[in-house]
Amino acid sequence: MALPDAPSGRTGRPPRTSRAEILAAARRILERDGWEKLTLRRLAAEAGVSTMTLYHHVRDREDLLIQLINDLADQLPPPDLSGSPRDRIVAASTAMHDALAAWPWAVEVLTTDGFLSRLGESALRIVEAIVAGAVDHGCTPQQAVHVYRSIWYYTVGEILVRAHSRRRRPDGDQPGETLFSGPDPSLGRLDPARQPHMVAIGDRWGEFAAQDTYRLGLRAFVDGLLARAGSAEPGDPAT
Amino acid sequence: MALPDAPSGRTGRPPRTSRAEILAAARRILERDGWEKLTLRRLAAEAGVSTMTLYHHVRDREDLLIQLINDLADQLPPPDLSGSPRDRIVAASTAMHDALAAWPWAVEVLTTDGFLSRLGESALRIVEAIVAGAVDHGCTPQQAVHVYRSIWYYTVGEILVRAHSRRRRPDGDQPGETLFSGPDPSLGRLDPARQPHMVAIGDRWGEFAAQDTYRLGLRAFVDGLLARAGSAEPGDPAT
DNA sequence: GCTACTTTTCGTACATGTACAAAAAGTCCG
DNA sequence: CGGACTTTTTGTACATGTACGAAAAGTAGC
Repeated sequence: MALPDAPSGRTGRPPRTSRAEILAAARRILERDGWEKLTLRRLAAEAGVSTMTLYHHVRDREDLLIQLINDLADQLPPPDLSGSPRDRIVAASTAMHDALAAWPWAVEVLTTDGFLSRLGESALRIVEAIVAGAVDHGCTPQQAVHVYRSIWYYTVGEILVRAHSRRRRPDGDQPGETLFSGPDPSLGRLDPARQPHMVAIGDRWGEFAAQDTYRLGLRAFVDGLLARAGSAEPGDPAT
Repeated sequence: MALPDAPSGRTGRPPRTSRAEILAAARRILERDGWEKLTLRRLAAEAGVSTMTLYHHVRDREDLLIQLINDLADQLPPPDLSGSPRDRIVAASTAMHDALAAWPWAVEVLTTDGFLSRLGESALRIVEAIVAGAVDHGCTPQQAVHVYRSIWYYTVGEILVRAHSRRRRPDGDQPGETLFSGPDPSLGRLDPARQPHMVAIGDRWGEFAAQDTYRLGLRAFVDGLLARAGSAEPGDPAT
């Protein structure tokens, strides 16, 4: 078993299909049929190959998606490095968010720390921009890592909720959608006696679209994180 | 098709199995065999029922997990409502986070806005506490929703990354784990010329465990969110 | 008890990701 | 050219969630 393309020895049967051809076939499916259709069997058919042959070029489905992400990241414009450190963090995070939001198939694969270690150079530019911004603002290295990780969690959470919600209501981000319009009133209905504040909010729950939530939340988050720059180390028990 | 338990008419074959029995069987599997073993086929066997019979009591697997979450949430202690509004938000969010972190099987199901509409009363107490804290601090209703949603995204992201990462390295949260110790050096290796700040951080990437990251990030986030209380509406393009 | 009708239960089938081991198709040395 | 060896390719099999429709098992009216 191996995942070559960089030939180890030079003996044995030469591969008939390259990793690049498989990725190209995957992109073809993404564009033509949509990401729901990107299954291993269909990909194998598109590449003119047996299903199990795919496993010689990718470790598993997740590996395939990661390679696709790196592929597409190469076509992103590099992050904007002008502006204050704080603005650079915001810009890089937003770029990361927007790219992922455009690749709904990518969300299956984002939720692991190990994913970071497999990013290609283009994607790493964004991580570097965030970390550099934090350091330039005065964060310690530990704090810079903390800034990156926190933003990463927030971004992944927003992306996943958005993509997953869209899967069930494919009409996208309806600004007016209500969080409490679910189909099972018996379980989670609001009671003015028990949830007075939620009731008071009433139908304003869905008042802004997901983008606004992310934009505003990100700025609040970055400000809160940077306010601690240089002071107590993260890990400090003091609040 | 229906999901009764509250009898609609009174004619027809009476059910042999109740929703409660199925949930009980599911909890038995969770405790005895671990959550990886909670499949519909196994659950059906445990409940002494055919697989497809399950679909008369739950809409699908996701519905099953949501009902389990609400079940377990009933046994959580209510959130701590003493302290300042800010402290209440932090306490409620932490309680939510810790509960979800203890239920790795729950993470599959958290990533949709619609999930909120299906929460039972116990789980809603936490949401209400967060919203109430924000309002009491001086947030507008819209801002309070924004506070809740942002914290929700951050929490879900952290939980998902943690659970997913643990699935591949079942040894849990190793404090010393390095983000850049992945198995594919050819893709994502750090280059001092291109990622100087990341390189400078070196092996400090994994210096704190996930809990600390969440704790600290949450406080920074809440502070950043509350700093905007009452001022410009969210949605304001400024900043 | 018999006949409609309703509701619950279940058997079968399909798509999916992937493990395993056998088969196929090359290269290299003599 | 012949055999040994290596690498690639593939066929088969299994567990999973779930759609579909038929079978089973009760109730209500007569």
